[in-house]
Amino acid sequence: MKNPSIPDLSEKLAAPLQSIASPQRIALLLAIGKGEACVCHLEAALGWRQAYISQHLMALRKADILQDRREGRYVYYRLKTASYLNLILDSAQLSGLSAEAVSAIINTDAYPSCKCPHCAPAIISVESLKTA
Amino acid sequence: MKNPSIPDLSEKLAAPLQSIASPQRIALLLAIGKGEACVCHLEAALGWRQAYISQHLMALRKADILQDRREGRYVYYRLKTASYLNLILDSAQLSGLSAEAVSAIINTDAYPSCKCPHCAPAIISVESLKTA
DNA sequence: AGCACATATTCAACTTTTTGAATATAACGA
DNA sequence: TCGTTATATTCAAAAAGTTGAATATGTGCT
Repeated sequence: MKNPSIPDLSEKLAAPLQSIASPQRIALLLAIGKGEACVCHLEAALGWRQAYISQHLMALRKADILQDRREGRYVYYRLKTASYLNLILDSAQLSGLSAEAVSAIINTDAYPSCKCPHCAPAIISVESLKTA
Repeated sequence: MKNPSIPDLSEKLAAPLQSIASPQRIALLLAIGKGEACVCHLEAALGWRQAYISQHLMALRKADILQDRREGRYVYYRLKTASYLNLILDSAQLSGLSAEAVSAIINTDAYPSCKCPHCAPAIISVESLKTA
């Protein structure tokens, strides 16, 4: 096709946007960020049910946005390309949020040790020590 | 709110993406581009029914993306900010399309004289002259 | 005023997406 | 092998978005 029409092009152009255009998917992408995260970490970070998270992760995997890697019982997810984060940062500007505010919340650790209660139960809060 | 949670932020971040994440909306944004376009022009450019176009334009107006200006019987639409085009260009990259291919199709005229049959019926094709 | 054209709106049918509940699979340890 | 933990999948109900048909409004012309 030498001269694709606008409707032709738009079809392809919309695909990436449609894949991530939902608060849930964006939340997942931010929580995973430039690093890697297991499902249990996402569970703690977002406060959602496990099955719910898995469903959205599955959708993002099918859209070829996420990549998964199994390590023992845990499955770690990461972005195939960080470009999607740029899309989100662009969107931040349009929603009146500063890129900084968003950047601050993006997970940046390459291999974060998961901090959710299940992954790292050894961490004891200062509060609990005081009462002891 | 000092420390907005990821789900809180995501809600706002998703809004601009959701507003434009459909082939139809993208097509309209490309056809309007950095310039201005009347509905009849869009009708000719995209080959859709008038009512259908108006519906999508209405949605984009409600999402605060488009601005309209009446001039006689015609209504001209333009983007409130060109930033949405950047979002589309970013998306182009992710869908494997070159930014150039997309740029080439974006309307850039500040005030294009609409070329659709209704707006500029005075233009006579070379073909029709030959047979005369 | 009456007609013609440009655009907008409403409403219902249809389609897609999202969400919740239940259940399945996979890996590890006892 | 059995129980437990981590994650995935399936299915149906609910919600949201899309589309088409009909109709309304607004403007200029005669």
